[in-house]
Amino acid sequence: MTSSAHGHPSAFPKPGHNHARCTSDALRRAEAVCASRKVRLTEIRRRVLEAVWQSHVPVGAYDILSQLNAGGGRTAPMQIYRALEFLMDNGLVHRIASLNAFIGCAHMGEDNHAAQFLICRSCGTTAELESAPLKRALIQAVAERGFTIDSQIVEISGFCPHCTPKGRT
Amino acid sequence: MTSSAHGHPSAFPKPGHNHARCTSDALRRAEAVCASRKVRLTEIRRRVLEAVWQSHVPVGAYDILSQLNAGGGRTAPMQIYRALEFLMDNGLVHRIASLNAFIGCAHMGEDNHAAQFLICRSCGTTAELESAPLKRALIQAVAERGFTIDSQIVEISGFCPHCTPKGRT
DNA sequence: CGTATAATGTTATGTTATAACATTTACAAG
DNA sequence: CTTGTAAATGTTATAACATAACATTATACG
Ligand SMILES: [Zn+2]
Ligand SMILES: [Zn+2]
Ligand SMILES: [Zn+2]
Ligand SMILES: [Zn+2]
Repeated sequence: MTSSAHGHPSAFPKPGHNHARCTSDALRRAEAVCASRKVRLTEIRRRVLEAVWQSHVPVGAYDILSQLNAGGGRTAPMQIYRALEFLMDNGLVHRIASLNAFIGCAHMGEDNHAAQFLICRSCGTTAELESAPLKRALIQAVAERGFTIDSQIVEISGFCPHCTPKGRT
Repeated sequence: MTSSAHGHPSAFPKPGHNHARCTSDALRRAEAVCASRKVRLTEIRRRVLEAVWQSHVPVGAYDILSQLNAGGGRTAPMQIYRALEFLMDNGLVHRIASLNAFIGCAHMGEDNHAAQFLICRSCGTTAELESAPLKRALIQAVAERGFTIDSQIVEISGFCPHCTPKGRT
């Protein structure tokens, strides 16, 4: 039902949207997911999730580290990576392989979905793309080659609707 | 016309194939590409390309480095990365983002193509997937969201035909 | 030749990620 | 409420991947 930026489901996050709401929605849903899965959203995991949700731009593990340590903390990289692993295992965060960075999942709680991403080269904003036809085409193409699919990475780089120069396709 | 493992174009590289031929084909085509593009396939670039083509398993930059330095060489990481950059710029090698590794392009000389990859979790063998329907579905899905595509990464992990347990889909 | 450009060599450092082990915390069985 | 135990966290060190900056050498072309 919810979407990354309160518009209709396929909307790309808009520059001026009420992002505080994205964050609070995300945290609320994360609590629910963890409760239903009987896993614990501990302090550090929650703080890492908050850091990830500070924007729709994927964030590096060491950026998260800096944030957590901004007030004189002593958190170590390992702890960040462990929290991220937990968040990914529970479908709360995705890793963007092409950026070595992480982003909050826009569809928490929904079935462990294989996500595709649109990454804006200009503003960095990254959105999940849920395209059934694309998924079908992918499964079809792979099956034709006798390959058994296990997981997939689809990361598309370009210009988001808000950064596309006028007149461009 | 050629394919990664001498079968018909969509065949996945077979375990026992004559891989020496893959390598020599690749080097010959690379020479041709470089000649036609008026760029130089220098000694180190050629050696890196050979290293990449030692198998159909993506190879890390530091693995290449070890190979080149096996006989007491003193090549530095920077030189490997520069050679790889050249090879990628000229469409001779692809980077596999999910593995931080590199693999020889199966379609050298053909138009700078956006490739998709099938990566076997068992044997590591990685093949390029050229699926027009997939490409179309991708372009379509992206366009619908008002996104201007620039480049794309598609990396599918699973089991190749030769590693798929019997009875598995 | 002389000179500009491309390529390579060299040193140092930045960035991302994990290994290994110690300590603390949560939680339930007794 | 202890006490065992599994989960989570803390800590130190290091592995793995990648680039910056600058010096030197090779190539091409007038
Ligand atoms: Zn938002
Ligand atoms: Zn943008
Ligand atoms: Zn081969
Ligand atoms: Zn295989």
